[in-house]
Amino acid sequence: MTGKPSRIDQAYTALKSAIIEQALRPGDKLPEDEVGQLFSMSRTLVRQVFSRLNAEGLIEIGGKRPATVAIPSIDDAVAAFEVRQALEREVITLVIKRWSPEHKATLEAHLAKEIEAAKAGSAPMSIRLAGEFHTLLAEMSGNPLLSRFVSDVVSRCSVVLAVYGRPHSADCGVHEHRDIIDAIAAGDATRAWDLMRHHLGEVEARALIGSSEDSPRSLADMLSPYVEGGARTEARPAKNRGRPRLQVVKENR
Amino acid sequence: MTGKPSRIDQAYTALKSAIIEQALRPGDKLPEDEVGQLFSMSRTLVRQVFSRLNAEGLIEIGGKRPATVAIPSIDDAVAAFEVRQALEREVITLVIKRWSPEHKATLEAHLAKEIEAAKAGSAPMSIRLAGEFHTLLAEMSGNPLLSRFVSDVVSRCSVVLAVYGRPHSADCGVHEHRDIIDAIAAGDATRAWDLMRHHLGEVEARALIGSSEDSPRSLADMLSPYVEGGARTEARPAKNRGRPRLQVVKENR
DNA sequence: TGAATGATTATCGTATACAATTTCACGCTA
DNA sequence: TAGCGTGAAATTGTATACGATAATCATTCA
Repeated sequence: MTGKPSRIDQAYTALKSAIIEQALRPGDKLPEDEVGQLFSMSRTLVRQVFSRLNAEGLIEIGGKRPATVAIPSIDDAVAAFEVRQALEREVITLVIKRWSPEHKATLEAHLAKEIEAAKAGSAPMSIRLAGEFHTLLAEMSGNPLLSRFVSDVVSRCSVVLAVYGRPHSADCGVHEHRDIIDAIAAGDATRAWDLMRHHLGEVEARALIGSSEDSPRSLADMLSPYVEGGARTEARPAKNRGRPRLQVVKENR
Repeated sequence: MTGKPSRIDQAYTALKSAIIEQALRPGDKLPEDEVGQLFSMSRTLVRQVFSRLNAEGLIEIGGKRPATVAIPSIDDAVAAFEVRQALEREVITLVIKRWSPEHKATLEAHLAKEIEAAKAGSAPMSIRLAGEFHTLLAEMSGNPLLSRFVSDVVSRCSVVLAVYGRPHSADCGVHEHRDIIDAIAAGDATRAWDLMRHHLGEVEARALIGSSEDSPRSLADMLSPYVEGGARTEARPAKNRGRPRLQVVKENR
């Protein structure tokens, strides 16, 4: 449909996916030249990618130290869910207004994928699809700006869950998505709002202390599923081969 | 308060102000190296500035042609006001929740400035202050993300007015701002919502056909009030001196 | 042995260089 | 005179170079 995604778009999408699916964890370092070599591009382009990711709150840059996957504060978390609620309320209003059978079919198809992923027990896939349900709904609002904002805030919420959330339990949100679709299809805005509020409340409630200890892994390993054609580990200069280059830094702020 | 705004921040603020105050008009070209010389920075930095402005919908970049001040479509305009309404509704809810006398004082002071600017008949100042009223309110929500989104969408609406709006009539929104403050101070959320909806409806309604013909002006002239210490026209290479470098392009899309 | 310190490396911020593309004026032709 | 090649100038896209700063590590001294 859309002609050709630029290399920048590819790298952006890959990194965003990796962060949202928690292949990259909050605090992980992202050195510009290493990322550049992984995606076969110069630091100039990497910087543009980082700039976009930073604008969406997915990574933190600046301060002359390596970019890191964002570690949102509790306040950031609350703020994100607050805004999300306001935006998704508007989404529901607009989607009901322009509701059509195709919309229902699209959502049903997506829901089926969610159920399948839950059955298969694929946590990364489930996390991704759970977020995509909301962005999909937002696209149906017919308002591109609203869609962008929702996509932005959903990403932020994903990172929040990565920091504070419990491990994603498989079927947690699927039934709620089911009910939301039904309420929208019935044109019952009030009920859909309530369901959405409750749903987001549930998701937010999962933001409790979550501890996780990890052994350092190499950036190339973590990103390899996201780099087109697998990670270009061979392209890396030999001097760093085999040495773990990423340190998981957890700071409280 | 905040230490030192970087050169990038300065250029960003200057260009944003120039666009919002309509010193730069939709369709105006912004060549990277010319802007860079005006602000004494390299294209690398200019690009970062442009990237931010583009993300906020103030300019359009890409396509290997010079960046231009954005010309939002009618659909864009409707979308912006739709989102704005949803966001500002949430703002009012939150501001009422955390209302304090200092907030009232701050808003009153701002309102006084608006009235003064209206009296003085300074259109650029009035336009700017009218927008700032809403961003100021958003900051009082205590939600930085919401504040950012509001600031973003308010900027978009400003450009919409520049394209489709009639010339800014001086005291148009001031009284409405007055009423909104009062409703919030009284803790009457419903009334404040209604007033805000009506107010934004009024602003949106001003988006009618607006025609304007201009003689081309030089970019340096238009930006000189926004460049620190005045425009550096002397620093420009001689070969282009005196020739108008900017063309106002109005395209329908 | 542990901590302070200096050298070395890693990494980023900014400027510049070069290639690719578009724009635009000019002259040519029908 | 209108339309259309054509080539120079302008402008952006991308890569690279260089300096500055922070992190890291080895060494030395108490």
